[in-house]
Amino acid sequence: MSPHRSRRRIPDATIARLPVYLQILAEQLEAGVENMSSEDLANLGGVNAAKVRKDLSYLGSYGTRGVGYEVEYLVYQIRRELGLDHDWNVVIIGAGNLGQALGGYGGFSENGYHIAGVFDIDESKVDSLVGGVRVRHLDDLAQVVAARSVSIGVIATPPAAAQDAAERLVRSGVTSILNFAPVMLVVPHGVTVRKVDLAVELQILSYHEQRRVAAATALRSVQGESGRNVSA
Amino acid sequence: MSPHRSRRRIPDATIARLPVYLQILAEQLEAGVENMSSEDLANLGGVNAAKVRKDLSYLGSYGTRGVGYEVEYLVYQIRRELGLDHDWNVVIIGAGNLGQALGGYGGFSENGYHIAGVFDIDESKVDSLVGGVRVRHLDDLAQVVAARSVSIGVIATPPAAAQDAAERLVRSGVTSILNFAPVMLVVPHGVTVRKVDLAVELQILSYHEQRRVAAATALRSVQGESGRNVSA
DNA sequence: ACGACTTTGTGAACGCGTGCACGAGCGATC
DNA sequence: GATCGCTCGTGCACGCGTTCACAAAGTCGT
Repeated sequence: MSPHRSRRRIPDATIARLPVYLQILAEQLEAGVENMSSEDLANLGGVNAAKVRKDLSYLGSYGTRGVGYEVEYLVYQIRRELGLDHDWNVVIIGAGNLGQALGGYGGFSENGYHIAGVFDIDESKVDSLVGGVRVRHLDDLAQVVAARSVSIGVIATPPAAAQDAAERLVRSGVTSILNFAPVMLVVPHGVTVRKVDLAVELQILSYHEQRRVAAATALRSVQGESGRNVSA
Repeated sequence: MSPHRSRRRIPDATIARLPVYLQILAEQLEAGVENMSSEDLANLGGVNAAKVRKDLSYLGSYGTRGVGYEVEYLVYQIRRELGLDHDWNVVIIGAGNLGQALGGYGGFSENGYHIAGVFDIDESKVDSLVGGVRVRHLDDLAQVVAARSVSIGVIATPPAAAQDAAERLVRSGVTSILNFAPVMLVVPHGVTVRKVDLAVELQILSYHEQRRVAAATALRSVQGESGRNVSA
């Protein structure tokens, strides 16, 4: 049997942190650091050391007690677990502002992601260049996905077009979607969707901001009220 | 006392869902829908109906039993809770690919967010136009933040410049930061940071993708192994 | 070779968020 | 105005993830 393949189911929360660890480890490796303890990693990653150890333990016992983790080997293991030991072809749907920014984003290829195509339904955008890639018509999607075995699609369309884009991706055989449009996509079981919504992020921030203001005015106002507990 | 101000501490998970509900409710309001049940909202939002009710109950009892929630009133309440009852000025640091896309992003102003300035440290980018806003030098940041009482900053710089950008924002008085750079920002207590990392999202997707492939090959291979439970 | 020190890996307790189940309340209907 | 049906609000149990605490296991110095 293969020596170490998904020994247990790794929690989603851990999966979400592995890329962060990887980023830090790769940086340190570049800087010539050979070993790191879980506490070093925790400090740089802004998390608890025990959490780091537990997270890494899901990959297997790759640390050395009394020493820490060998940076290079750990980088290798995390990359393997995340599927970064080979390249991925990615298609981008939507050649608007965001699509163009994504196309021109350099750090894309850094981890082995290649832009296999940028697509738009707007004829006027077809054939224009985005990040060195010629924009193709959305109708060509299936062909490109099949030809270059694309498995990840990025939706950077206006909200109204997102569901259609998702359906085209799924029909073409794409099983992982990164959705930047502020809509809930409906996809068949077995397709993974992650949503990144700028509006949501801003609104979460302004909630906290508004809360700070409210707390400040509460303090400034008459102190007649009973002691409300204002957490920092 | 003020009738309904932060009755309890609202869980972060709930806060993260409120913008989604708001989005859906605003859409339905536009479409002329006057009342919605928690189940309607749950279906459109892709969540559990009980969760919707519990989330909304943190805002107060704004539903009517037997009927549901009045869309317009609920929109008003959520917007108030999220601090969207007044406008927010936002600064963007970094006029590269992403900064430009954000500057040109229309849906920004939709919820009352105004771009008070785009800043860059690169002289060659200063004075260029991004989304109708003239790019200013980063040294002018403090002045703009003070003059227009900016409280939210967006970091769209290269990783190496992000920490410096954060420190300048904090020194200028900004207390909420949306960070697109793939680095952990170190900020003083009391400053809220949210990180959006494209690389992390892609890696989470490729993890699941890789897992699917592994499961498929496992099935295809010799069945000598004991029945491993492959969750769909 | 041995003891002191360091750091991992993990069992166990805790806390938070999710989902169920049901009582409470409101509108509609007769 | 009483009954019926629908939907909210919420107490409660469950499960997942975080954190603590500690034994196991390795290194380093003498």
